[in-house]
Amino acid sequence: MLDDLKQLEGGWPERVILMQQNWIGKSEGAKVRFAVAGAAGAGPIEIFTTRIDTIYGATAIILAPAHPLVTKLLEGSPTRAETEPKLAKMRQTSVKTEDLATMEKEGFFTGRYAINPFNDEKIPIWVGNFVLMEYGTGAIMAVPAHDQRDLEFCQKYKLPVRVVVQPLEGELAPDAMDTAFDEHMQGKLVNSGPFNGLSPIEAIPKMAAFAEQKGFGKAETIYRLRDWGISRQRYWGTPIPVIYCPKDGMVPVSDKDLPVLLPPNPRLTGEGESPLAGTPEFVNTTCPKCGGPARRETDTMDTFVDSSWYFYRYCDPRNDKVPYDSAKVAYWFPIDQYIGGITHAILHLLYSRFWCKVMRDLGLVKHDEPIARLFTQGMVQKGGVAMSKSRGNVVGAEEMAQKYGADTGRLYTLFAAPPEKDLEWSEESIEGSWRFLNRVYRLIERHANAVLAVKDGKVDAAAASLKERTLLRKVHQTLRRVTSDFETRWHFNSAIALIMELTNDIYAQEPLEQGVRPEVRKEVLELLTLMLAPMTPHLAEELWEMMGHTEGLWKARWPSFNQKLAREDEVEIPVQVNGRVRGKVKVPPGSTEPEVVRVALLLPAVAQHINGKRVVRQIYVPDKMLNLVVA
RNA sequence: GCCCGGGUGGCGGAAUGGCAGACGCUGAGGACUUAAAAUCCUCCGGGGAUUUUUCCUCAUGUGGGUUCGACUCCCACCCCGGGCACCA
Repeated sequence: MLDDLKQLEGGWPERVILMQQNWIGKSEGAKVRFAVAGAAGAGPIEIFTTRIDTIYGATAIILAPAHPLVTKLLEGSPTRAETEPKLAKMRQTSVKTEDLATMEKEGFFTGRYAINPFNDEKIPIWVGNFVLMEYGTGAIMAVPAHDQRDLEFCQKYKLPVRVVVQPLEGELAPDAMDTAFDEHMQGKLVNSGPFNGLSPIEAIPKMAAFAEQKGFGKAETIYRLRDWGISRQRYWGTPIPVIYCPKDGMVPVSDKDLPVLLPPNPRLTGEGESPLAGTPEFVNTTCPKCGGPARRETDTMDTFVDSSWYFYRYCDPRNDKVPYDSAKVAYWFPIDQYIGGITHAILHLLYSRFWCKVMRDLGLVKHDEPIARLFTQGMVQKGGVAMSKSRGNVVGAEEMAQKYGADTGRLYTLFAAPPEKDLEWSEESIEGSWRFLNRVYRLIERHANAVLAVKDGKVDAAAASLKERTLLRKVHQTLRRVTSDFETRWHFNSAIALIMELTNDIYAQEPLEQGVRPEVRKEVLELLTLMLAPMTPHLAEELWEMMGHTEGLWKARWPSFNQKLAREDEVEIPVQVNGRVRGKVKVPPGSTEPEVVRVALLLPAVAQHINGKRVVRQIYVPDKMLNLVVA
């Protein structure tokens, strides 16, 4: 899963890839076994370290309170009487993950010693609250000179500090350290027997190999990622198709009896075991093997199981034989574009990737990754609280639909922020979207009859009046830019801004009855409606019908813009002198540099700023910009 | 501590090295109305000059750099948000 993240680069947001990388948490290091001195039956203790090169500097072994060896070590220990209560307290204190980082380091000496296999040194075995049973082996070697946490712990409990890596410049004083020296890229090993003089980078593989050769350790890679326990004590979930028989043990439900369905009338008490356990007609069954009485598994699967592969079914939703036809999935997959909240960055999207690997290994799918491109859209917030499935609607959708209609809500969410950004809901701003849609409605309502009367929709552009040309140009320019905002950039907010601008421009040309033929009005208003349709489908459908269409707009294709009509008669080019705008000239598009310069020099403001100085350079970006550099 | 984002008017935001502030919200003034709602029109970053017109100047977190030209690219710093976190 880690390696295949590379396949997602470019298609997935970088931060999601990084979050998954961190979550998987690959860590390369070594495991080393320390024998326990004198205690029969206890040990050895296996520790995990990424810095085996510092092992000569280990001055203690520290175990997690939950480590299984702790109890054994304490048995018959001289200090048992005082340490056992401490252990009990440590095990009892439930530590919140958030507090871990700031929590005071606590520990106690077990009274036992371990033998460092590298130098046969006897070092004390401690128990420390900062060592986690869930990570690595639940036991560490404390190297105070080269690990900040170990340094703090050892200084607190007066354990010795021994420097085993000296920096290339300066020398560390073990008794006066307040910051551990943990740079592994630089330094030379000291006090490390045969490994003296090596750099940590050289020493790490050598010392791991040495440990393996001597049989007390080896290089190993561990992961932070934990097992996924998929069972839940819930009703809503997929039943786990397993039967427990007193004679045959755990037996899978036979294929012909799949799927196992949830009982329709569960007793939901909110107490005790899974709701299914309280439903005898579900629980009691017969063993598929021996036919004798047996019980069903009553836990259900985590809903993440379903969300990890539901999308395959979309390729073949009516298949009643198998979940999907492989050929269909092979055709459609991987998913070209997946859209979801950033909240799914690790759980759902990691499980889905995992599930895909399992299916691939079972031969059920052919691809390595289920989702080629991922877009994480922002969340709607109100007062900093995100609107989501788990938190609920912070904005009343019903209420809003009642007041403004669903289309206004859609338009507003798209308009107020770019799609990848979180959006702070504003009751005031939504009014603007509502007003805009009303403006569009009134406009089309006003011209509906004229448009309806148009028989032949063909627009004769050559015969267009000035007013008509202005309108046609604007609408095709808008269409060109909206198309690009939709297709290549997903900038719905700026696309809407363009459509608003177009609407404003059409209003500015009112009354259209004067000088704008009905077929031109039809063209302009239909394109306006088509552009709005993806965002306000209900309204657009109604407007479409008002303009005489009997077939639904949803069947219409996205229009293509007319290059010729979109072209400007003249372009306004800012004229800069030394990079500052001093005037503007209007020229036909495609004018040559000398032509533009000639007109530009006629501008009084430009002439004034040149003021006798020599133009040493001129930069002309066709139809965009002219910059005259004077010295 | 490590790793990512992001800082533009009163607010949401626009500007893919080429006129900073499009579009919208808020606010102010006006038209229509007996009145209100709705609608329509005008203005709306700071400072300065100016009689209207208009012009100059500063301004995209701060300071440098690259460039004819920087919100945009590069370097350093500050602040905010997010992810992971005694991970050995």
